[in-house]
Amino acid sequence: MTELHDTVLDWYDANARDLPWRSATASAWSVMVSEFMLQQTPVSRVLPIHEAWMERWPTPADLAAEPTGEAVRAWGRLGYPRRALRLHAAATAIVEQHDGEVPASYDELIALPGVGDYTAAAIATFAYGKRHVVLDTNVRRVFARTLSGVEFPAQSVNKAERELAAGVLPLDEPTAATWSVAVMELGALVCTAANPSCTRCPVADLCAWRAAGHPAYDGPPRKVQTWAGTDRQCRGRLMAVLRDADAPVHRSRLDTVWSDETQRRRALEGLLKDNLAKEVEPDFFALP
DNA sequence: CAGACGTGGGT
DNA sequence: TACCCAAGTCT
Repeated sequence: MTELHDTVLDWYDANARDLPWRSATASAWSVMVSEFMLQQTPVSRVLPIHEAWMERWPTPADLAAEPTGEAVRAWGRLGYPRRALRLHAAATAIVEQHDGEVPASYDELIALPGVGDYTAAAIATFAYGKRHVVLDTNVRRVFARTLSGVEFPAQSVNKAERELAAGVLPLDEPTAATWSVAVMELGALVCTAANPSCTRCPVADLCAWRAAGHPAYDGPPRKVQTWAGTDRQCRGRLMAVLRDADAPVHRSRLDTVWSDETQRRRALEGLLKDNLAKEVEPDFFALP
C-alpha cells in the first residue's frame, strides 16, 4: 500500500456515488445485471432500467422463466439489445448449471454468455469480494495517466498493462475490491476522457501525466464510431418498431422507418439471424 | 485483431 | 452542427 492507494481509497470513501448495485444488500444478481447494462452505457441511463429489472426479475430464475423477447422489450432503449439476449441466456445457464445462484469464480463466470474478462472480474470482485484485476475503460485511463504518464491507454489491453495493474492491486482481498471500484469511480467522475478535472483530482500530485506536463496523445488515431446511415442505425429503427408493438407487425410497417430497401432487408435478416426478432408468420415480425 | 454491434447526452 | 464518448463482447 502506497500513498496512491491511501489517497484513492480515502477519496472514494468520501465521494462514491450511492448506486443501487453498490448497496450492502445488493444481490450478486443485481451486480451482474448492472454489469451487463453498464457495458458501453452511462450510469444515468442504466439506473431506471436496472431498477425495473430487479423489481420484475429479482432472481436469475425469474428472468429465465420468461421468453427472451420480454428481456429485449424491457431492455428499452439502452442500446446493444443482444446484451438482453445474452443476459437471459446467462440466467438460463445459471439456473441449469449453478442451481440458480450467480457463480462466484472467475472461470465459471466467464463461461456464461455475454461475460468477458472485464465482467467476470467485476462480478467476482464487486459481488463476492474476490481479488481480480478489473480493467475497464476508466481504470485503464487512470493508470495510463497516473502510472504511465500518457493521456490514453493502447487500443487493447496488453500484457504489460495487465501486469502494471496487477502490480498495484492490493494483496488484501476486500481492499483489492474497494481499490478497483475506487479507481473506476475516479475515472468516471474526475479523470474523465475529454475534460479531466485535474484541479480537483486527489492524486494530481502523484500523477505521471500531470508531472510530464499533460503531453498530448500521440498514439494511433482512436476509433470513432460511424453511425448515420449504418446498418446499426437501421437495426435500431427496426427494433424500436418491434419493441413498441403489442402484436406482430407487417413488413410494410418496417418499410416506413428506413427508405433503403437493400439495407433494410439486410438489417432485418441480421436481426432474425441474431434471434432479436422472429417471423411469426409470413411477412409478420415480432420480438422473440 | 479489426470490425460489428445501439443510443442519447455533453461540448 | 458534428464529433466524442459511455463499467465490452463476440466473431
